[in-house]
Amino acid sequence: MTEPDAVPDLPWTVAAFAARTGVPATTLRYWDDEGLLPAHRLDNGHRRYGPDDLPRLEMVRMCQGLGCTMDEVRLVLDAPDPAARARFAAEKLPEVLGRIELLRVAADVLRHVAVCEHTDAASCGAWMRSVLEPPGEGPGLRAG
Amino acid sequence: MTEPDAVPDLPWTVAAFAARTGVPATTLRYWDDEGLLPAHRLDNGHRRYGPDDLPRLEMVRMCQGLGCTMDEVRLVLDAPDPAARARFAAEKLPEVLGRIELLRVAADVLRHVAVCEHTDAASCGAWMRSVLEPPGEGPGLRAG
DNA sequence: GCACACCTTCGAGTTGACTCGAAGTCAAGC
DNA sequence: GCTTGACTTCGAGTCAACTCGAAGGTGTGC
Repeated sequence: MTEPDAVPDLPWTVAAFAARTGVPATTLRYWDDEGLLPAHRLDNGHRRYGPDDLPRLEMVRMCQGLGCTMDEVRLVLDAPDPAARARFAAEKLPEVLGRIELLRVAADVLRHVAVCEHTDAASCGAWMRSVLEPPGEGPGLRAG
Repeated sequence: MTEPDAVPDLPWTVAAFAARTGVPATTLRYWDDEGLLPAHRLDNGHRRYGPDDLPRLEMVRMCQGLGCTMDEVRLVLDAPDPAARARFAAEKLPEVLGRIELLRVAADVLRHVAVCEHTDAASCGAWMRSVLEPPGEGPGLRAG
């Protein structure tokens, strides 16, 4: 591919950008349609991407990693007023910190499961305990 | 609700268990059908749950929090041979540790976004940098 | 000037995880 | 015996986020 019709700051077609980023071209088109990662357009309507689009793509990926919906990603990246975005971020932060805590418990469980000899999970007190009573918190279950 | 027809170790109907755990009754039925959280059955076919089902439910929730598919949850909880489960856990662990790292970066970004005055994300170097170059790792983007 | 690769849009299909509705069963209370 | 309400199954519907296919436009090489 000789990158036909190269525009100075927009060197990549959708296929080239897909190859470069690992995001399928179909998905890039979808993200463009949904406003998640708007493409630049040539006169003929073809999409073009440039280096400036890379950080935004990485932000989209990160937000998805946070479990954000596409609406939330748009809110973070394009909130018309910064206050709304800041509010969203402030609300999301404790959730993310909670997720980190959950993942730490999960990592402990996985470390044990990787060496556990029990045939069924329920019979192994070691990993049940870590699930039910994460350190530094109350019991994992709402008591009835 | 007087918990009709109470069985010694299986005090809860699907509705009672739903109320107790916060998982909708429809979802409990679905999890039963899919083998994620098998219910005990009375002679009349009605589902019943007991205290022993709580840890497993909590495990299911945790696995879902890890982003596991239902197949993976089943694998963790019911792998016929412990070796397969241990292998899965060993493979999953680095992924979970990576997710923790990602979330830590995300938390930093959120902390900044919560106080950032920039109208659009791309113009704010502070949070772009943290996304693109998480500390202690290479650049967030695959270089072309 | 035509093949061919790549692009476009649009609508429909897929996947995973639910969620709902209909039709029927079961048991307690009057 | 009949109502009432909670239960059953089964099939279909929903939702987000893609993913695919068809029909047609564009542009470069021979």
